[in-house]
Amino acid sequence: MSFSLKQVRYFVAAAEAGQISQAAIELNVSQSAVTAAVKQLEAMLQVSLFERHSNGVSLSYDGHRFLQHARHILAAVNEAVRASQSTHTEVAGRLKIGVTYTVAGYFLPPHLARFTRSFPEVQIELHEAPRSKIEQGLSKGALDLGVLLTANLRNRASLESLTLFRSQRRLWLPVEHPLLQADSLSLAEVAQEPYIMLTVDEAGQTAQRYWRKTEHRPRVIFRTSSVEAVRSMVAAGMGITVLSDMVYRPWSLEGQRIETRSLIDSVPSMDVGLAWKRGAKLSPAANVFREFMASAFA
Amino acid sequence: MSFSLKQVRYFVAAAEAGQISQAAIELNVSQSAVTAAVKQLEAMLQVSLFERHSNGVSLSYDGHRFLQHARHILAAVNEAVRASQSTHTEVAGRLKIGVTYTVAGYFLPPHLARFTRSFPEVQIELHEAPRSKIEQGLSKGALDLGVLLTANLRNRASLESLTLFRSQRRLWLPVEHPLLQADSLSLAEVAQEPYIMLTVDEAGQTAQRYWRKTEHRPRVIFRTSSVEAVRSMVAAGMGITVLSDMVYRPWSLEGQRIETRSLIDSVPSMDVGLAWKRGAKLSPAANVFREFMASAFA
DNA sequence: TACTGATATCAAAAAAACAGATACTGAAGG
DNA sequence: CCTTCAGTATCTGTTTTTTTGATATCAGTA
Repeated sequence: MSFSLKQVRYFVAAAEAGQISQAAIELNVSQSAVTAAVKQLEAMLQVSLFERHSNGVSLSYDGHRFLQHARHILAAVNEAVRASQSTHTEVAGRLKIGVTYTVAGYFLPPHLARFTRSFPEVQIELHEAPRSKIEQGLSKGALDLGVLLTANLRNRASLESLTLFRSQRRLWLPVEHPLLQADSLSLAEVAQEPYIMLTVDEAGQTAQRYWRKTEHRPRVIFRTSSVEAVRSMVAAGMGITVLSDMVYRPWSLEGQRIETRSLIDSVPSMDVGLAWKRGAKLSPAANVFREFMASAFA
Repeated sequence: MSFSLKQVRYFVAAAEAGQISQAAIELNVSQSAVTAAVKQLEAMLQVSLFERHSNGVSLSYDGHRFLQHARHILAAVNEAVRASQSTHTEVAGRLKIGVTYTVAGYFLPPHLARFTRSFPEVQIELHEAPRSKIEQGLSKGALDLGVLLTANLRNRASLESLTLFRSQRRLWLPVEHPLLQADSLSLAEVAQEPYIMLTVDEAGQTAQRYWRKTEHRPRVIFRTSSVEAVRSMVAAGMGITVLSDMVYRPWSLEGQRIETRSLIDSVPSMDVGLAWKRGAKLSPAANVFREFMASAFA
């Protein structure tokens, strides 16, 4: 027929632990149970989810793809349980939300879908716009809430914000890059290499900010507003970059792997969060959205 | 621990069949297996999902809410299987989609979330706008695709469209309404009753169109652009209305039930679908979105 | 009151999952 | 080349869960 939730849970645990035996310990079951569950999943999907090594397992390409879906399945289950427990006082109303490009593409849609499922009576209007426009909209009352990179907020005097989650910025490298051997990496070393600069959503300005704190400058060989382009170029070995985990995917479009490494310099994280007009009395719908998002990242 | 997929499947089947024994037949298992699964679910969620009658079961309020989540879980599972089977040639690019109000609120978000999960490299820009603006945007090339009510399309000369799904328009009534007793219902009878008219997204014009075909006119006592307002007023017994199943929810905000009945008159269905510029060469991203949506409604 | 068509319950049978022991594998080190 | 180590794979008996089929129960209805 199809797989079971247990198999999905075991698979996710194994993927996260990187070792079947370790996952089994965390799950309080025997190693053979986890092995069997993964094998059943693989048999049913007719793909191989892991590459087996002598010191553990690592996700295959198909495994990586399935992991995304697996997490989604478990999130849907959690949401179903949560919604059943809580005695919903239904909230209705219209909600105008401004989002920036990155947020709209890499962050919001799954949460939005869960939200509308939990609060079907809230009508959401989504507006994609640059940060500055969203700040304007919030100040003028044209928007109820903004979902954006809270670190970039300018008009803090008239806007309140709540950071939901921080996504580390890391170095992205192609496989076989010499820097992968290094024990620790700093911006000084990155500055030696050709650099791909992402420009969308003020990524460029943000990058400037942390490079300025050093005496180094990146050797930018290409500027693009496309995350996919960055990924492809890094994978192809044209250069390296520093971007947040949120937009990271381990494989380029061409199926080439991209590696990441943390930097020892203090590179700020990418902070995604909500913003609204300071002192404004939020509508019930806006409030419930804020709480919904906050609880998702508690 | 938590429930199993099997329990969810059995529950959904029972909810759809309206009878546990019928669901069991469709599932090729015994009736007691379905009964047991549902009971386990109820025990775990600590809510009662069905109201048991002598001639079957009907969803309770909690059951209705859980059904939404249950469908989502199963959709996530299907999507995971589908994605694992198909050898994804990854598609990237930017995709500008125009949506109308109703579509944005009641239709698109879950599909969008699934799509971005399957095609993480496609950057979607969502623009909510009235139908006319979307048609303009498509014609001018400012938008790649529109998701809207295809029956309302004006500029058919320069736009192509694909209807994804049709949602029946039915009569909405409060519980205990006298018309609920009738064997069959027609607009003639509806015309006798106070009528709540929804105006958003050209719902008003559409309604006019099918009323005009009769010699009757609705006795409109209230016009509103808010679906929730319609629902509350119908539930409260202020009037009745004719709206599509897509926006139907069996419970008003206050927890009062709303009933539906089909009409014998030929009331057109609400057709949700895609539109794009006639003859335009769609980008790979747009093509894949179109196929993704089409396959979801195959 | 008996009948019909549904759900609930129960015990036995079947199926599935599990633990624990063992075999296997590849990398590292002498 | 052999051994060790740290992991995964496989096998078997046991336990747990699920399913079945028979039966009890219940609510309408003639």
